[in-house]
Amino acid sequence: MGVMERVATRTKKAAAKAVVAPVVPLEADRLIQGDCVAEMRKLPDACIDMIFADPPYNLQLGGDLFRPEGGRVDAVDDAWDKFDTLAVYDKFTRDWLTEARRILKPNGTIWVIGSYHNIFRVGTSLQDQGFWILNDIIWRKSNPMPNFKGTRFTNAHETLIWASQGEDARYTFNYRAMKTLNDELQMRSDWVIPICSGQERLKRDGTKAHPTQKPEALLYRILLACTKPGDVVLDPFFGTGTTGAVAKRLGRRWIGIEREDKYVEVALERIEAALPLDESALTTMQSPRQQPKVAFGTLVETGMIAPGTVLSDTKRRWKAVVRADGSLQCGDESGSIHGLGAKLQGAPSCNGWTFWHVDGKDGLKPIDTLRQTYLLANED
Amino acid sequence: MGVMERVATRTKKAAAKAVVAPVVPLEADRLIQGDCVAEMRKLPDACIDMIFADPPYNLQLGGDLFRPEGGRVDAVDDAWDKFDTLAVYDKFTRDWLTEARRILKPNGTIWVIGSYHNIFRVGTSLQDQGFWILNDIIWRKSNPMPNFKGTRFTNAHETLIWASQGEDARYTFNYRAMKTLNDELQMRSDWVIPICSGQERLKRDGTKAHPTQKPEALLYRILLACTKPGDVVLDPFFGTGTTGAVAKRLGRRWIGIEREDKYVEVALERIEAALPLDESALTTMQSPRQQPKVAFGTLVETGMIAPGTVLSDTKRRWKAVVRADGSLQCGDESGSIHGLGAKLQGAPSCNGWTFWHVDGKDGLKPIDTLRQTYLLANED
DNA sequence: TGTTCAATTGAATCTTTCC
DNA sequence: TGGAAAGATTCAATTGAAC
Repeated sequence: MGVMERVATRTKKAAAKAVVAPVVPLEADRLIQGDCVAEMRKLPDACIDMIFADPPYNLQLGGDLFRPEGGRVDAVDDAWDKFDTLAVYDKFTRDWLTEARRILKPNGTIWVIGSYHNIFRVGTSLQDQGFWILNDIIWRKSNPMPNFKGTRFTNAHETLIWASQGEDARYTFNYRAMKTLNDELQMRSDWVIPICSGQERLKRDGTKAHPTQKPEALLYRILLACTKPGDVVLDPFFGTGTTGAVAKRLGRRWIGIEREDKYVEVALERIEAALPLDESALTTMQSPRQQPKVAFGTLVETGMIAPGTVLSDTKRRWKAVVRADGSLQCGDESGSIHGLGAKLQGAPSCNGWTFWHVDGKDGLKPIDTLRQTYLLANED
Repeated sequence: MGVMERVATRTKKAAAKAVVAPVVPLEADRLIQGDCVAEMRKLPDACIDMIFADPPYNLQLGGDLFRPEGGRVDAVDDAWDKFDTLAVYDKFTRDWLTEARRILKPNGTIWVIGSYHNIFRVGTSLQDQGFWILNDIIWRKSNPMPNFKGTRFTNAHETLIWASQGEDARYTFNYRAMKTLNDELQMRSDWVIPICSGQERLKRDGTKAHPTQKPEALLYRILLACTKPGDVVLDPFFGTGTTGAVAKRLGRRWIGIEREDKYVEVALERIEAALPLDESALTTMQSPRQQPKVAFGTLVETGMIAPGTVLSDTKRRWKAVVRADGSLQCGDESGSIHGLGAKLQGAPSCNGWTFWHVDGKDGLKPIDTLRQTYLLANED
């Protein structure tokens, strides 16, 4: 069964449910104590906007979390045990991803972080289940732990996978906010962020409260990039609640699932202390795509551009006359600002707003500036 | 059958052979034309010191992609990169890795490069076959292709996996050489290397000879780190022979397998022209040390400046509020620290780092001091 | 000969809306 | 549901022409 088919089925099911019973608003901003798969099973279909998951990965570290029941492992069984451990880990991954996929909205996205011990298993499982990978992101640690024995390269990064429910999903990506955050350059797939230390690192009785606490800066960027204010973010491996703390700060709602008493206690205390940003600080730069649309014809109608005005490109290679209906004419050719621009250049497409200019005292300026003026004057 | 057991079995077999017949030196420094699996099958067990593999990525591209200015992206659309399903790709991966594992010496290592399209499949298959991952390495491209449509993060890296035959293998790692190459700091798992372009990029009839030629700097570092002079390096997806050319330069022996006539021809010509390395060339191969660069948004993410903070210029003529994405707002105007500064002053440009100030007990101080503080705290 | 500017290009899973 | 139209979108490096 294809991916989109599954999404469609789920949507239909959710719609049918809505007819039978009134939609109950999802209870958010809460920590659920329990096993992540069992607790996700209790959540309704398609109720989550984004999932951030930091699953355990003690594969090559000799951990016992996924070791099958049985007697002591000796040297002879070592390789067999390893293979079996992989299979057990894969099943664990499939199980929680299956539930994650069910409760995630059709246009929601999932983030998973891991290291080379587990990230290849996770990525494969994501693809096998029909998730569509959008990016793999490298968290490059500015201050990693050195390799003390000099036996390998310093393990200085972790990998995150960002995926949608399928190829055609319309996911949230706040492109402009990311570009602004990165000094007006596109945000790249490699992020330099310090590890969590100093004041930010939570302590209990003088020692670190959690072995793998993630820096808030990491979650900050993820939530700012891929959610809108008010969205519901789920973290099935909540730990000390970095996801919840940042979500609260950024005006997103959150649900955390965590099994261990000691982490639950630390997380609740921490999130209680987190301060939400006020609304004006939460405003981010918007892509034109997200702004209200203005037709070129509206500018003509409202008199901002008079019919008969001559437009040209930056190099004044072409001139066109504005007609009463907002179309342009250049010799025998005519069309919309976009269509004529494309036709004249022989290009497959053209953004007329930036291509065409009006002559003013300060030289040529793109007609897009007139649109911006119009938008400012007509804000509601 | 367990992994380590298999390795042991092979070693015993090889030893038995040596008694029956004198060891025939492996014929190296040669290009074998043909299918990689079929040709690897003809090689004896445990004869290769290192394998570098750049398999097809299975990019699964859709239609054409156009640049903002109208040009068409010259994408990888070769038949060799197309696989019907993930299952087909997985089988392909298993098949060539099986042969790779057989011909690799017990203490040899394998390197595989890929992108998020295929690297998770490759990593999973490596682990399933008993390979032991030593590092995943990130090739951070200093000059990647941008994301033209603003739909995702710029795909600015590729991933390499470095693995041994098993947990207890005694692999080659030239720790000291790597540390020297990296200005007396341990070599990290993220490598900044430019993409292959300019003089180094091989051309045929004015266009690129191969769509995915790898930079020699990448292979240089790999071969220097993980092989000894005289070692035999096999590249089963030889392409234009970057591996062969660098191996020759570094005094390593090489075997390349390539199917396509056109690549074979280019590779042979290229390697013929490659010169063994003289001492002076060694220093020029280093990638330039990365400039420490901090975006204003980083200071916001890491909490050095809270969203909502008010900034002003030295004369307090303008005040602006910091927003969540690192943009500034002043009345109706907003933009980056540089852009808004320029806009308010009516200047063509503005250095926001020195223009904007935060109010402290000691009066105003430029936000650039915060950047300096950040850099000091996060030095490598 | 040096400097500036325009054009080109690189493993890319690259739009949205309306009819 | 598919096709047409509207609208939005790029960074670093290299090369070669123009000055």
